Amino acid sequence: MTEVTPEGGAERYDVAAVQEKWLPIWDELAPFKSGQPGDTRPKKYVLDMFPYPSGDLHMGHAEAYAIGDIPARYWMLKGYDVLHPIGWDAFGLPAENAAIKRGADPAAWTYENIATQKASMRRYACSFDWDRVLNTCDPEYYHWNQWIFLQMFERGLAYRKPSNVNWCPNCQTVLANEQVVGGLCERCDTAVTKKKLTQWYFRITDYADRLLDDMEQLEGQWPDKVLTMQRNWIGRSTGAEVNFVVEGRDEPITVYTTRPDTLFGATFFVVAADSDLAAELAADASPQVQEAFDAYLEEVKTTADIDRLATDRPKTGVFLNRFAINPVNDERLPIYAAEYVLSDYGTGAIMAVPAHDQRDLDFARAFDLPVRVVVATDLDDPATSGVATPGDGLLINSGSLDGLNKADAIAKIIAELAGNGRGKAAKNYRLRDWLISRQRYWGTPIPIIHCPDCGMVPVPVDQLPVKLPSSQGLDLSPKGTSPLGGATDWLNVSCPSCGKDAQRDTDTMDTFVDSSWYFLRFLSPRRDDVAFDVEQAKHWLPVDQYVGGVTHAILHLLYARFFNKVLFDLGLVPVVEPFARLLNQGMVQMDGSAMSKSRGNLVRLSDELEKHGVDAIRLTMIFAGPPEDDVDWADVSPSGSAKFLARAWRLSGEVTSAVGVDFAAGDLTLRRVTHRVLNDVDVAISTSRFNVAVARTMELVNAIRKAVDSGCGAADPAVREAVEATAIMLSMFAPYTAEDMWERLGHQPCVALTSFPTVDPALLIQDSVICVVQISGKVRERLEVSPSITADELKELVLSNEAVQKALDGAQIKTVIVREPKLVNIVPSA
RNA sequence: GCCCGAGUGGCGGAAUUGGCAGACGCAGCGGACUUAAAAUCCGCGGCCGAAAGGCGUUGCGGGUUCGAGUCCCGCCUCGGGCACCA
Repeated sequence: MTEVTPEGGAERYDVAAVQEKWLPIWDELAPFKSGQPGDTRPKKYVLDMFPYPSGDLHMGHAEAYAIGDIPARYWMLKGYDVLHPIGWDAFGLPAENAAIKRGADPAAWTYENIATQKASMRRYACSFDWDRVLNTCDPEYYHWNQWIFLQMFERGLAYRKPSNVNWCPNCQTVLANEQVVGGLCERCDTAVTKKKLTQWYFRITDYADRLLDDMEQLEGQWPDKVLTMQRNWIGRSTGAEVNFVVEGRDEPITVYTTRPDTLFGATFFVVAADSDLAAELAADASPQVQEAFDAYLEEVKTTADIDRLATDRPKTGVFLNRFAINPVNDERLPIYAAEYVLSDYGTGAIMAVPAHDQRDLDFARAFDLPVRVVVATDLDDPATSGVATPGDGLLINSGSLDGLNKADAIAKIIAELAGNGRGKAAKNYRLRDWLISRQRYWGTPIPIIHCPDCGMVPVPVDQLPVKLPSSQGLDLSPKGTSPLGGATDWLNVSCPSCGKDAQRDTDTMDTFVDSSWYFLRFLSPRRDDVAFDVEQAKHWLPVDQYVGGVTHAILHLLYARFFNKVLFDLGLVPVVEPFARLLNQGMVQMDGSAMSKSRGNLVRLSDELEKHGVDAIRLTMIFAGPPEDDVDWADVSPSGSAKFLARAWRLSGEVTSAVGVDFAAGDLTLRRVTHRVLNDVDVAISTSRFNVAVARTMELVNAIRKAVDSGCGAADPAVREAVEATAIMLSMFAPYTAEDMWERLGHQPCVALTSFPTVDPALLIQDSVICVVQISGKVRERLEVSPSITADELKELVLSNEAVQKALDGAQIKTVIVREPKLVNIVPSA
């Protein structure tokens, strides 16, 4: 594997041979088993977001897993028992689509891809504990999806309701709010429409406050961006609910408002056009109103969501010829139905205050409704300017509120409304309950049986898992109802409660259910009696470092946090937040844009690995920049990485001192570099500045080359110390090279199981430092001084320096700033 | 429209609390070795200058400071998130 050139020059580093050599040895040694009995080391749990088996691994995987491997290997070197698992997020539409397109069995297609990815993943040499692998499409896994579902069902956290849901006409299935991106289906970019359907939901809104408030714990540990996105998504607002009596209706209508202080400024009332309330109000009015309303509703319904997104859309609506009574002044407010009020936010009805809300003002101007200012500002009158004044000011035209500012008025009016039973303080959320049922085949069956007599009956837990029927003979093509409905033998069962003929629920769960708790299953993946071992959870949680793409900033991370809280309430997990630290790696691009076949800028990972080797690709990904930044493959140099690795590797063959030689006797200059680099790498890794860690390691390699060629020589113990340190540090980025170096240095495998060398603080202290002398902030001179020099000594030394005197040119000195030992700034008087 | 984040050489990027801007690498240029090339090793790399030396410089304009890539104010550009949420 090592060849010596004919002239006896530099050895050639045979990348392919080194990879082929170590792979079977590592398989044999299985160095990364975690949680072995009797292991007393402290724990760390490093988690990479698991892949979806869509084909072979791609460049994005290469970056993500190279990054995730660093903290795992770092903590191993630092003496921790590290849990670093991997598995496959294996349910989902692509398997089904492949089945429809090519007639493949979704299960066979999925397991084939998993086998391919698994083989690639092994070659990629991440420090995974291969004993813990799981696939979410295994019945042994989704069994526990069903179990958790039933726990939630029992507690009212899983429920079915009819609602206007997001519908993707292409995927022919419903979508959660989180899966609609800008009015388009997250998966296929088809414009999403609405459909009235009865669907399964998880009551995530029950946890809205905790999901929001517990983020305080994550401050500084998660990217701010992700925290902000989650906060916006939950969208908590505070205000009041106010009851309006409606003429000709027994029950008052409640509205939600964040501005109860502007109640005296309400001049009309609006209900969501697509709400039941609007339909009822129209029906109880005249036939003419009913007709106008029906026509309007039809128009609204045919407008796709994507068109409703335009903010400058003109306001439309229809007058219902009904009136609501303002509880604070008994004024009659005309009621309109309009699409700009949403049926699923608040109560689907609003009081309209056109002077202080732009949307209400736009509507008032379109329908020629009065505008009454109740908050005095120094801005133009909204009635004439067309610009609402939403800001603070003193209340006017508002009875008992006159003269108060916004905050005081809100407090006072809420107290008054609460006193006479006409309203109360209230909170509202943008977050909606999580729609989890899907009308597709390749997912977890919902463990519910529908009985004509007993209604919804949970499948008894001892009969779990409800296994998916074979896809053989099923029509998997999207048709708006679940393919499982066609599996007659599977579908028809007897009711667990009364024994009569009944049918299974035919929907399957959103695959985000699978990934919401996989980090728990990794703790005891082979247990067949529980979802996960509670004692193991106590030991391993929380996840110390979670690594994954920012694409999951809302969806997966919100859902997983929700699941964790539910399981916390069940007493099964010990922590409120599952992921203590989060790192979002960037994406891999080519020529400034995301790689894709259609763009023709796809770089195949397998080609790159073939050309440059695993280590060079990993190193390139890491060295390209900070882990959270995107990597443009056009800007980086895998061959440069390969060159560096070969340079480091060659050094391991040049060391002539023996294993165990006393480093203390080594060359001081090189030893100082070694220890400074070890120290810097340590700090850089623990602050996730992996690219800097690589740069420092390169500096060490350069220093060793110099020491061997023109310094202390290859036999000096300091050279062995430095090359060993290089191998150990490289094991985090380039495991094959590091392992081979380690062996050439005379050690047994595995370098990953050694420990990070201890930094000698004495070697971090220089025996002289360069002091910069500035005059008015400009560098004029550099002096070599002792690091322990005092301020007075330094000042005197500098001022008596000939070059400094010359530069000063006799100028009067105003002040001298001394920052010993590195800087002196002389300020001459002007 | 609202809310974040970022602008540093030809390129990717580095720079504790404000203290030598450009670490490390890529591409480029020059040299050594070689019959030659590859590989390897060494050096250069903002501008003027042969050199000594001088000048300039972190998107733009101001400010604070002995001193600003870093802090404050106002712009410009790019990227991301949200988008009728009452």
